[in-house]
Amino acid sequence: VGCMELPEEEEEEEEEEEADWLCRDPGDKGSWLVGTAPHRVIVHTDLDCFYAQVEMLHNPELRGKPLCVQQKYLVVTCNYEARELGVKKLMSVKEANEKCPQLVLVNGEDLTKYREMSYKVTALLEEFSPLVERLGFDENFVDITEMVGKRLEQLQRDGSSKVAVSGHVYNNQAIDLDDTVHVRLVLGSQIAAEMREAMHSRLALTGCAGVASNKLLSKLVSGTFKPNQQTVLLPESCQDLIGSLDHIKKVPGIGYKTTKRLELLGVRTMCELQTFPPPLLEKELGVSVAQRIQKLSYGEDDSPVTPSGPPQSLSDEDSFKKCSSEGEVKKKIEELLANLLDRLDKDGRKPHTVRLTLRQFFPTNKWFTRESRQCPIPSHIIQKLGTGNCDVMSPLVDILMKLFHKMINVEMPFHLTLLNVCFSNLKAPPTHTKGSIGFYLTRVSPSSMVHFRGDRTGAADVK
DNA sequence: TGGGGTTAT
DNA sequence: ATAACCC
Repeated sequence: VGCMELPEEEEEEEEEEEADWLCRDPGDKGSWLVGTAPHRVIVHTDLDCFYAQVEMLHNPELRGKPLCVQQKYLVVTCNYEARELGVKKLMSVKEANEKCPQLVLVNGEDLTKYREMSYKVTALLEEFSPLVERLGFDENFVDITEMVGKRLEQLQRDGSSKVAVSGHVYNNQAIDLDDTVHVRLVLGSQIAAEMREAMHSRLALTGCAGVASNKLLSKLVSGTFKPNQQTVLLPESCQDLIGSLDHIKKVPGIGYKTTKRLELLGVRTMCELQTFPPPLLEKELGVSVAQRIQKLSYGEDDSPVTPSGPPQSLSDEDSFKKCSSEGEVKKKIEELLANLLDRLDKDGRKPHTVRLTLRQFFPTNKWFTRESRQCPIPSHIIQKLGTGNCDVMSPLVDILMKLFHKMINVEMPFHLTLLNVCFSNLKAPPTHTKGSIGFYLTRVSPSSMVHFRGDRTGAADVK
């Protein structure tokens, strides 16, 4: 930790220095950005059956009853009472109802409540560290390396050697308090407990947490004790955790396609992936994927916790059995759009790109294949996006119908099963008051850039 | 099988 | 614009 020493007198002015540690002059050789990387401490948090929890908060009558959240004909999640009766995630509603007729079903097709609660969770975690990365609506990674470093220093100043782990230790491994890596992770477990306590007391949510030295391991370990518990992984048990995975598809980052290709190579287990000849793997999957997943198979993951910030895109979609006329399409698009314009108002930013995505039904089975067309939004429409949503509805519908016609020849029969409208390339609205500081800051200030990726989409059409 | 999201090519 | 990945 020699690279992490802080200025001696940072105690007094708590205000500004939060983000400072990441924003030091890159020429400062004492900054850990350019020094030896410290042993990272990463927390992964994972809410218990998130949609079901939100529904129970919304309607406390549901507590204690077996509850499923339904989207179309699917149970997308269910509480533990339902799981005890044999209901599983992603089971069909029909099968779930056969298993237990007393099941309570709530419709979860409108994600508004879940999305709002999800961002409250992320915001709460951001109070601990600005480095919070969202994964879906119910998971977050938090890099707490710096906070752990501060607590470790405090501990050393106190001359105290008494620290107790919070929650489970993976494998029940013994803790060595003379090992500073162990002490860091133990401090991490305490912080994870504080996070879970804050989520419970302030948001009334329960969930799991995993603490480890990288994202992969923190995520894998967070699931080892399941509802509402937490686990820390010490380095010596890393291979046991990795070895406990019975199939490569359990590794986050190895998805459906890669799994299939690896199976054709005869690779199914972690051990087989670890020992597979790298040149052959690279030939099959490309250098980038091959090297990344082979490192994952050893439990190595140097990917940073990238702060998510506000979303990069806002989309709304609906699936259905059949949509086969232009009139129906227009009606669906209008619905999706009205919803999105509402969300855009609350977001405050302006989209510069729209996209229409659709899924066609092909009788020849045909698995999920979607196609999309996108285009820039004309600037005169962008400007009107603020409040008078009626003014922008019809021009946007016109644009979306044009995109639709680029994919579908309406002279021919067609059969759609999904429509999605997506706004992306979101930019902060212009701050045109020439005297205000906003005028000078329409582009993010350099120091914020260091860890806030606000400008990544700008390059393409900034000119 | 849903209704979202992200990044890489 | 698509394809892969995540939930």
